Amino acid sequence: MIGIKDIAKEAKVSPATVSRVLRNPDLVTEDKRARVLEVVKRTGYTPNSLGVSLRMSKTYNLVAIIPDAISVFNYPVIRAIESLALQNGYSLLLGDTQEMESRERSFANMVRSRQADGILLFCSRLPFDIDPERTLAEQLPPLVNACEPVDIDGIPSVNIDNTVAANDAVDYLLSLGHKRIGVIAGNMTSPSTIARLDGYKSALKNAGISFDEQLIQIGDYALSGAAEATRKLASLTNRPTAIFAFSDEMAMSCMSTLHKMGFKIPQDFSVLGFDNIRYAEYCSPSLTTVAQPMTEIGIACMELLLPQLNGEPMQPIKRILPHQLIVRESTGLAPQLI
Amino acid sequence: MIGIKDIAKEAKVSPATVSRVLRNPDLVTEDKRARVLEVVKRTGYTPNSLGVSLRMSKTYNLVAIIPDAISVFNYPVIRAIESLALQNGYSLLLGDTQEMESRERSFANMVRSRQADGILLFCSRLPFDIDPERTLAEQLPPLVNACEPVDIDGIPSVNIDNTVAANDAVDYLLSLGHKRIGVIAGNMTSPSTIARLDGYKSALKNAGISFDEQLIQIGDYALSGAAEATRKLASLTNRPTAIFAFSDEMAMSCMSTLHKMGFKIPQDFSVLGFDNIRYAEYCSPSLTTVAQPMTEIGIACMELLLPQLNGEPMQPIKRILPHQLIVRESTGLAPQLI
DNA sequence: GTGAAAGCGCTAACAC
DNA sequence: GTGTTAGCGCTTTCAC
Repeated sequence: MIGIKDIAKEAKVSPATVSRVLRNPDLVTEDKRARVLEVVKRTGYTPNSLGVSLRMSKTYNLVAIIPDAISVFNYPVIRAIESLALQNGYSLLLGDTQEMESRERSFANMVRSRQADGILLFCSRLPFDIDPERTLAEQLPPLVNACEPVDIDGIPSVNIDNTVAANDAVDYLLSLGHKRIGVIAGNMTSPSTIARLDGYKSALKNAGISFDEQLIQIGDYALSGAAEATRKLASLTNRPTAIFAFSDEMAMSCMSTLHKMGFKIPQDFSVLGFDNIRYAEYCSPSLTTVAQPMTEIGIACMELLLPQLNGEPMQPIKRILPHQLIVRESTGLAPQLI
Repeated sequence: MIGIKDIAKEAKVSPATVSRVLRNPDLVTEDKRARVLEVVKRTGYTPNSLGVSLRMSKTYNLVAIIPDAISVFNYPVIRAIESLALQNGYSLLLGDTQEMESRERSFANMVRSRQADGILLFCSRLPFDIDPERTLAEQLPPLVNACEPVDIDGIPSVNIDNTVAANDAVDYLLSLGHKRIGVIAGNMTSPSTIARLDGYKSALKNAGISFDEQLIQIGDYALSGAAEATRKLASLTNRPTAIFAFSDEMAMSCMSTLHKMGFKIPQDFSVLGFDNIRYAEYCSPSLTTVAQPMTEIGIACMELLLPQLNGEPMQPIKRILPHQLIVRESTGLAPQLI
């Protein structure tokens, strides 16, 4: 493998000069710079980033820790993050944890083992042991939490207000005349699920409708789980006229299951999702859903992370971004009003 | 940041001994080993991987170069690769190229700049300039090409036979009595699209049906492109009775568009996809599709890559894995036979 | 069995 | 403006 010394020898300068040509060209005289550049180009030399990183004690790598790395939901967020990372000279590594805490920690450990400089956290667990005696800022590496709120305060984070968002969604269903509204929840350990459930309950309360435990089913953010949950809801003796699924994927699975059971959407059931993934527009009927501002979330993440990467201490900033209800064809008036 | 010297001092041994305890514990006497281990545990020391990599000139990182990193299609392949990588001590980095050649090359360059040891290539371009005078093996880093066949021979690769797969799919539609079969193709520069189109043509030819250019529409692997293509196909005066989309995503978009136009599936149109993504089972109607053996593809990739990582020269091995036609509800007898 | 020392490739402080 | 030198953190000969 060709190194800086080879270039130096070939261009008849010192390694230091080669380094300068590549990093601070202004410090070098025209002729030497040209000579070095010529050799670099001819040989295709690329600095060994291990040497650079070791010397600079900076890797210019970031790691995104994601429960389900390659999910449709995260894609636009990740894309925005990566684009900004690149602009600032960082590369983004994706760490798929498959929901395993051990994997969350092993990716988080990349910072400690100097393979990455900072972390974007999409899980609800903080993959570090924290010492309550000391401040978070001194214990944690550059870090930002997004989408799935972490259960510890003081971590910089970017989210929508899941409670208000769910409240809005349910309000909309209520406005269509629905009185019994089923829920296909995610998994009950997830803070966003809990927040959305709170929003659901508060909307019902405001409307003077009593809460019915039977109408809450766990779909676990899985296609199969949502199908099962749908069957249960649709089989209730006093069945709901609307179903609010806590993800678009689950909503799609719900619609498909209802179709198979012979129901029409939105005539028999209104279905409302969450996330506004790109399929939402292309399923049939197209899906009414709560949109999260993915790109903005990604941008905000980097806005909170970059200062930390530049050495500023972690700030307990919570950025709440606006959600939006996107009304499409999967929701309609309650059957009794048609 | 705590280093090997700190551990050494604390445990009253030399850095060399600490290193031995961590890598070749057998070379160290019981008592020193215990002492070192205790300190390591207490301090939470993790070796700086930059130092290790620099010294060993090996990073234990692999990079997967993917046109659309976070697509539903690639997920199971990536997951299998990552799992095997991990078992062999490697980490997998995902590089999303967003179809840009410059990004393909910049990720490929991670090997040259010693940020990664090998490449898994999911694009159809080889992101290296090759010198025809010399062998591929001496010019290329450890590398394997998958899913989207690269246009240069001699690269180890893993694929299904796209031509035969498309042929089988069309044969199945023909067996249902369809005589006019529309195609929503990917993008025409992609080798897999071309191969699938070949399969389509050969199946028609064998059935004695003449090829009609009008029935081929480009969907470009995009949801919107597929919707547009569907509208064109369904508006033809002599319209097809079946549509073969070259990806499940496009097939889903196609079905949704047909629904919106008032058509029934499979009564008016049969729709057949490609990939067998997890939604295929959950859309309505559930989607008939060509399954690629994702996990097996991932495994085969690592089987071809690991020997190269261990220093063996690149072999021009082409692994062709079996595809499978999965019949579900979106295909049925041609309308004239119902 | 263990420690001292060299060196992986690079950059930056320092001297000239 | 440029070269010399030290050192980032680690592993591995080479002596002992």
